[in-house]
Amino acid sequence: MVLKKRLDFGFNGFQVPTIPRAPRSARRRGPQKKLVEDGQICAFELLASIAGKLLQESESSSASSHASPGNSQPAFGKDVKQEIQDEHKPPKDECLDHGCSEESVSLELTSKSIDQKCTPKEFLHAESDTALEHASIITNSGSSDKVACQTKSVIRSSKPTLHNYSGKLGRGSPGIGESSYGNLGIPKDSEGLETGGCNRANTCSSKDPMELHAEYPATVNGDNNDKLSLYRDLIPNASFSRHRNDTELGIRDDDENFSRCNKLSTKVKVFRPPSRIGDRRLRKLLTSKYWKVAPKLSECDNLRYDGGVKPTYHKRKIFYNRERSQRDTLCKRRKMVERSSVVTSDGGFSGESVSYSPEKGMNGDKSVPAANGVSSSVIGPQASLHSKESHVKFRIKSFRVPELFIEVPETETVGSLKRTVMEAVNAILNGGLSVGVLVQGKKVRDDNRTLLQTGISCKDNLDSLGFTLEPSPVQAPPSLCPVDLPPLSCEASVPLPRSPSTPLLDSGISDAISDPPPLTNSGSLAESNHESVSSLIDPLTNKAMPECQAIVALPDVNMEPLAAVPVNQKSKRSELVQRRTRRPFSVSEVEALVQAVEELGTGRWRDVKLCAFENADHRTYVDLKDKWKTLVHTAQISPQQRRGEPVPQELLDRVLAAHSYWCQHQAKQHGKHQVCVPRITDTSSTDRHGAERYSAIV
DNA sequence: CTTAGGG
DNA sequence: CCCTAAG
Repeated sequence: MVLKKRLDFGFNGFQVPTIPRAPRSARRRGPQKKLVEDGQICAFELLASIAGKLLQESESSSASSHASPGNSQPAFGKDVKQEIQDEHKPPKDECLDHGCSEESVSLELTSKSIDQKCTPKEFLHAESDTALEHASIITNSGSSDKVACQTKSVIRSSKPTLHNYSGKLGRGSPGIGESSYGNLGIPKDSEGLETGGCNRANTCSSKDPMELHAEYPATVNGDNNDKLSLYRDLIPNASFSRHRNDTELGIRDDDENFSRCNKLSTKVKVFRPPSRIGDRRLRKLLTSKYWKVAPKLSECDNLRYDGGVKPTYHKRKIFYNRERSQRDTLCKRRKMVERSSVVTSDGGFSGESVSYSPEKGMNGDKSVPAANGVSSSVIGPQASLHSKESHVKFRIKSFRVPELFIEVPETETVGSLKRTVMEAVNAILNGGLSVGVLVQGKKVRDDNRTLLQTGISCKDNLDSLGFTLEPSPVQAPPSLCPVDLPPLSCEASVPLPRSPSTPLLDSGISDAISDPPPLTNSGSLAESNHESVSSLIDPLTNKAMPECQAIVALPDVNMEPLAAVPVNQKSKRSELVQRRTRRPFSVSEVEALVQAVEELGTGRWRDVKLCAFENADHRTYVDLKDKWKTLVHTAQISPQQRRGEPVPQELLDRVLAAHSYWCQHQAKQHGKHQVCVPRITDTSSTDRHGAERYSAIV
């Protein structure tokens, strides 16, 4: 129920990633979402204070139904504040760089209460007994009843967290942590818990997991619901998950590898039933709660395991869906991206998939099937500790390498191409990447803000949570052009051979990557700089969360008010979904398109797609339609005005012929069989082949 | 989901 | 290419 409102804290000022984003002018895609930006608000204090208030309010409001305010709210507020400060102290940068952040990131926000149904007592009981289980169970509904309990638990967990944090950082001001606890009135036992659970032990343990993750980016969660995963500690699990993950990764990693995708298509399909719409939706609403990575994953997993499920899609619709889905999978970005996630940033890379473990609404049943419990691996005993607190668990399966535009002479050798690509990749990786966090598609900049404040809570936002890798501002690899922009440049020198271009590029990249450096697309990017990134996520869950920021689980909502402050929702929503990579039509494609249109006419793009581009997953019928549109336009302008790879005049003539013909005929009406002979009327000059064809056809 | 158009 | 309004 909780609606997210905008969490805009800061201002617009977030810096756009170095990579120049596509022109498209900031699409207004974003309108729907409000940006979350952070500004750097110096006045934490202010925030804190406000936060406190907000929290309270939100809580009450968030309670969807009613407000059961009061309670310990105040405490929360304080807590938050303190936390903020804590976080603050340590420069975020450091954290990221060193990887501290990673740990911290993986907060387990177990949310608030197990569920409303549960009585506090039960809850506690459960906690002790089934701590493990609890982890999985997260409920948003902040039931007022439980508040007390929750709070308590929260506190405990938090404490450890704090300790860790401070410990690591060394800066944490002890005082703060304590005070917070004090406020909360944490029981002593908490200490025991904390110690045991989170701190050191956790840290250590966490590392392992991290490593694992690094290797197997995909990680974990597969189980989702079942939650075997609860026992995260169990190694077996880990391995298990990895397995899956790997597979997944393969699939989803590249947008570019269509071929691969195709092969996998069956699986893929399964994965994303939603089809295009889904796609779009995703993009649009990364945020929307609908978008749950976890579920998808789970789905996938299930399917796979089941093995049996082979989707046979006969209907064309499905067909498309499949296509879409593939695309989605691939892109993500984009995304996902998507993302997912979602998620994409201008800057560029989107964390491929993020899984969140938090389950909302589950009432204690972990068994719940599809639910969301993606992050199986996540929880563990520790969870028990934290149970009440809200920890946000998420796992980043992999990061995609940012899109690169590479321009090289055709005469370039493959080897040099590889090198170039490699350099580009290395430059990016080594140049310093920073991790960006996207919430609802909006980049969240304020590093000091707590997750909660940012709106990342177990409750809702996880759906829309995304991570991105952004190039650090400094470097700009020479050869590469980041993302879209410069395609224009290509004009001058013939860039990539058209047909092969794409493939070439792809292959090149992969090679390059695999080649020299350890880097691998498969999410393993982690190494070098990224490790931190990758580690970020998953591991934490596993062990103790090193830095759990104990935040009271408040509904995201709470934060919103804060957000309200400065920014206009209009700001550039920049990130969100990444635009698809530009893939200029090759002459052969144009030819195929022309051919198809000549036969089918305009207005039947889906059929055109099917007939001529069935295997080109990256060409949607909309793309074809658009291409036709541009072809017509191109044909009508002087050659000098044309840009890009020149299209043979002959084809253009056919385009005009077909265009005029079908326009007159309004061909679309019925399907295929239109017999009329085509006399291409106008386009006098154009006739030539066109006419012939028409007659021939049908 | 498809089309058709505008951006 | 993206986004949307309309079927």
